Amino acid sequence: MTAFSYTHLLRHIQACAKHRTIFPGKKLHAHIVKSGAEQCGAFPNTLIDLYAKCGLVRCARKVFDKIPQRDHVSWASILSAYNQSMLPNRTLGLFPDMYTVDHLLPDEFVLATLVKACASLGNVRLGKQVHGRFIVSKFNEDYVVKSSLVDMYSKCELIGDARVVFESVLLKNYVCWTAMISGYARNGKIDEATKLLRRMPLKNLFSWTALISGVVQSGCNVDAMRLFVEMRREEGIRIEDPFVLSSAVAASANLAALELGKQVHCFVIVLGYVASLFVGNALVDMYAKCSDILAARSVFDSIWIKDVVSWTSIIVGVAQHGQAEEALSMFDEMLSKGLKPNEVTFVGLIYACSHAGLVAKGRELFNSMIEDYHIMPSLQHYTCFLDLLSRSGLLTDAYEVVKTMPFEPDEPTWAALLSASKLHKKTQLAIKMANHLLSIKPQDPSSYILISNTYAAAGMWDEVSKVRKMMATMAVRKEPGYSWVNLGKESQTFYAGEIPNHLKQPVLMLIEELIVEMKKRGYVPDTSSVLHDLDNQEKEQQLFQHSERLAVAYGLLKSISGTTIRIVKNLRICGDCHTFLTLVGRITHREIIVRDSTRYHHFKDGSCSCGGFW
DNA sequence: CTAGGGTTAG
Repeated sequence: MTAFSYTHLLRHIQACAKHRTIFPGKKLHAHIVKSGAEQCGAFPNTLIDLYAKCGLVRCARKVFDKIPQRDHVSWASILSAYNQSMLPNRTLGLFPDMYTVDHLLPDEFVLATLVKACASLGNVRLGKQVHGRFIVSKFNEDYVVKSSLVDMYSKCELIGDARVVFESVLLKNYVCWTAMISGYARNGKIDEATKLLRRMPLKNLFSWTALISGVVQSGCNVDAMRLFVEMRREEGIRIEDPFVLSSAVAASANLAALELGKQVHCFVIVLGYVASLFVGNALVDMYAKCSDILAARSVFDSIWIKDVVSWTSIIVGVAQHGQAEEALSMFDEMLSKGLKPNEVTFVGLIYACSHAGLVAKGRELFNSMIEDYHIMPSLQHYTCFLDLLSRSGLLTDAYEVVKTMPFEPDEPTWAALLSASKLHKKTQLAIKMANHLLSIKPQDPSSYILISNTYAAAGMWDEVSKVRKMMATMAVRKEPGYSWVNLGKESQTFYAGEIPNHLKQPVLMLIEELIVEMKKRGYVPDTSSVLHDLDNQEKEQQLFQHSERLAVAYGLLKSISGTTIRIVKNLRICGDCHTFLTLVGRITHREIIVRDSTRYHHFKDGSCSCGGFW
């Protein structure tokens, strides 16, 4: 083999790896084997890289195993191949052979690869060991390893350690800055992240994307949108890839802000990224969360090659809109396309069954998840499953599951069981659940209302006043409940018990009128049992404390007859408000859509799509 | 051959 053809072939393989195309690469490999040059020069290591980049890690390993004299590059290539194939366990498992079999110590390339593996596993213990080896090695000022350490520590929520490493880098490049900014943002330290970005000498799209996506992941969606706007105005920042757009769409989704989401969608079209899978998936979710399920369907249909996330997004969207049967048939369709559901898919499916009262189907899915797909159910899966059983009145079964499941039940678990016990008038069981809920110190004030109502229904007034005293002495509520109403482009926010002055008169008058109409139809507010020793005026005052009531009244005043009122709420909607909104829907013949912190409620023709209570 | 940014539940 001539020198020319060696270099030529090598370049060719490198090009294939760069473009992740295996077809010519494999032919080149066969050619090299045939000419007996398999172990010549950089061929084996380059081939490992090619197979790794094409997702054929087993082929990479075969090449690796055949090398008679493996060097540092061979090791770095195979270890990074496992990282690229999302098998960080294999990376760490194979590494000891580097010394025990080949008598080689890790170089800076191998160290960086190991740190990355620890980061994706969230294994700080091992990560610190690698850090120790790095410090005593002769590469201990390597900035690439340091960047990976910054990322590792921040992924393990040791943001202080990340900062120490970050500060120790003498010449920080933008990768290092980005790792640190992303770490702060994902750990909820938005101010620190923003401060760091402003201090960064050469901001680019990567650093902005890291900041914005981290802020979205911390749940601060308004801040994220502000930063997105600021980035667009920032000089020299051009959106050259769709990464930041999927975060912007996700932020609009989390805000359930349809108009905002549509604007971002337009922006996506203008920039030419409609074909991006990540953006498409985010758009499906955004339209579903904004309760425009038809738009969600149409974006979903337009995705050329759909993945699990696309299917899960539309299935969860459809399910949350009360169309359980449709969600289940889409699941079958997904399976027929050869796609494997993940843990999120099952959460959506079991919720769908729960709302539609499909107990047998829900059980079947829960078991199939474990047996056919080897997905270990999380606490959330158990909560969905318990919700399914208890809503259908199988409370004893549900309680059995709670006792046998491998998790400590949390607040939502007991709250779900308590609501169901109340619904099915199992007072004794309800009291038991209320005690459990009290014993884990609920953070959510609505739990106290639920507990208090349970005792009230059983006539246990001593217990009621005890709970009320606990409520009164409880530390300041972190955040008051609030709702906002969307009427086309207009939106108005209402904090519980706080009405903007110019709206006070008309809104309160309308609520009073509605309550009079409801009482004629036998409406007894749930809250009045909590407040049994208050006078009537105080009870009435309590009725105006609910932000969704204020929002719906405002919506009724503003909207033309027959139009849909969309309300978004930051807390779970309580049983009494549920009854209230059902009746408002019936009296006014409007469709009211409420999204609370967990699900949708479509109030139409006197019933709710969510399947009943809450 | 090594390091940083994206979507779905809660």
